[in-house]
Amino acid sequence: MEETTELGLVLRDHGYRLTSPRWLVWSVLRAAGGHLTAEEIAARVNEADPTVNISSVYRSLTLFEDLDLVRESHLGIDGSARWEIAHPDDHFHMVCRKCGSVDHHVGELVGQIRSHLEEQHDFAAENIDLVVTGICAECSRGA
Amino acid sequence: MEETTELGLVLRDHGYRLTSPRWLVWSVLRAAGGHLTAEEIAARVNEADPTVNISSVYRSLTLFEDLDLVRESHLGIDGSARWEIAHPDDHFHMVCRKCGSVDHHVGELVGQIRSHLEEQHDFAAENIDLVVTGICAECSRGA
DNA sequence: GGGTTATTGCAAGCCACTCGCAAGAAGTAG
DNA sequence: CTACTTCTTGCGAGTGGCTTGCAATAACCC
Repeated sequence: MEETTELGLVLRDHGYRLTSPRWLVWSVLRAAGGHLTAEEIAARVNEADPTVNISSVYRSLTLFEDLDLVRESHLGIDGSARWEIAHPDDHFHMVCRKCGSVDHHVGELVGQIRSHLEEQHDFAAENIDLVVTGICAECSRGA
Repeated sequence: MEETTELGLVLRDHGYRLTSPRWLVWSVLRAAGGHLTAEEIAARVNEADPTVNISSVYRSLTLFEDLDLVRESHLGIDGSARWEIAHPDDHFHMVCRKCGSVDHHVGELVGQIRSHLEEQHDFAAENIDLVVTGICAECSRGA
């Protein structure tokens, strides 16, 4: 788990400290590999250390976002935000209305959108948040 | 403003009543032509009738959404939701990080995404929520 | 106009999230 | 290893957006 060390370095580089709540939040996100709510993160963090308060989870997430380590997205399922490790690759979310699953897909699509925006709309896109709601292949097969 | 009559018909058709709060919310949305927060809607509604409560605004919006008359979107600027008349056409939002403006653009792009998803991912997209954050042409010109 | 029932205003409540503060720990200097 | 500085934390209270229960009100149908 060398990424943990990397976390320490990034934090140190920016004058922040590597603390156990931060480390726990980070490893939970790494282990999950995608889109958790703050509440879910807090729950998993608390399995390892019940003394960690949810406000520290929120603070860690905000800090990580500032450092571009994680990304927040509103997946429209409910009001609450969801978090994931910031992939360098562009990707988008597919939310199934039936089973509620959230896939994130990496592919050329987001890149295509980006160039389209630049060329046709003169808009320098920094962040492309594509959330698609519908019925996933699994469910449409009549699961 | 014949759309107002249409509103009455749609409501009646589904067993709902055309009331003055509903009518006001609807006309505010029509006049604005895009992406208002509930608070903004309430403020404008209250210019016409100060007795209308914000909870009625919320109830109207939820009802309209059920009837596919309006659409809610989380534009990521802040936590709060924004509302607009439901256009039949596909469109997407461009949020400028600098000046905060929110444009909604109609075009082939969303349609292209839709077919891409269908063909390449076997995903029947019902709702495509594309929110692009970046710097708009205006601001990048150095306004 | 009268009756039925959807709808409203109000106020309280809820939920996700933030903040102030004093106690506690990370990293630093000695 | 100890002392010290300052960043962090846990806690509890607070905020903001939104929802809900309820009695009063007002649409619509006749």
